Amino acid sequence: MKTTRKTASKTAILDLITASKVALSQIEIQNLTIGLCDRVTIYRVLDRLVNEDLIHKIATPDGTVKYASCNHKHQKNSESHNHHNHIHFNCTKCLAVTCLESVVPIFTIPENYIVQEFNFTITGLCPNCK
Amino acid sequence: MKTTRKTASKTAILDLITASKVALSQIEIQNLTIGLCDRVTIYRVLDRLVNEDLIHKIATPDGTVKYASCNHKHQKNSESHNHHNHIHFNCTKCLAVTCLESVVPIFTIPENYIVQEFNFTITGLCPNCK
DNA sequence: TTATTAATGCAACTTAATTGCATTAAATAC
DNA sequence: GTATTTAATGCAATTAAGTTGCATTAATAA
Repeated sequence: MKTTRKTASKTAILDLITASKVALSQIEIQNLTIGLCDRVTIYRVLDRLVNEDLIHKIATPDGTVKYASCNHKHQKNSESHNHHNHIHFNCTKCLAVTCLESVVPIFTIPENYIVQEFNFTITGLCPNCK
Repeated sequence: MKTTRKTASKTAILDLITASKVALSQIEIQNLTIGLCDRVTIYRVLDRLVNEDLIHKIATPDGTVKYASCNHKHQKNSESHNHHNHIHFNCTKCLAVTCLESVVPIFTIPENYIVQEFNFTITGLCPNCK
């Protein structure tokens, strides 16, 4: 099993995503970390962070890929976890993607399907832009 | 106001998407319509079909863009409409994206947001692949 | 049947993401 | 602290996805 190492790029990118209130794309991260590392490294660090479940990947309805931390406390244990099953809001004006943490959608799917995770994105205008 | 014309490419692509049980990507459509028209025309026809609300665009969680018909009858009027507000299922094995027409998610969002549409994708294993 | 202009084909271009490989530097063992 | 292992990086090149400009074609209305 491959081990994973703590590097300057990884730490900086994770910190950036964690601190951000909105989901960030690779290019946005690149522009916010000029001089830190190569373009390709950002892609690779993002892949690693997703694999380690420290961040997650969100695709907006137009196909743009963004990354967010979405760190919520679970009820059962106090451990901070990254869980994917909540709604994201995609503002059509400012293009920001944010988590709607408190919104829990209710739905039932046919029993012959196996759910691994879900990705719900609502498109519209955020409070700042409406 | 621009008028829209009925062309061979448009008809064939719409028919293909309508007949398909799964959502199709541009490249899949290209491979299914060899000799029909140019690569670029497919992009342009898809844009037009989306604008005319005859098909809609779905982004899978990994950022792949697909197109589907999802034609359901509305209760109020018998007119066949393309409505976007239902759940899609994305199988991680066969990669097929299908509509879960009967599943209507229930959720409430904070009132200071304006909802334009939503895009819900559930990832997992479809009945064929589980 | 002609006139208008939407739609197309083709080439070129932009943008996003991936791959190979030599080099660098974390983590571990000594 | 030093040596060893190999994950991580930088750089160049490549692949893939989507867009744009423009001349030509053909769908629609006059």
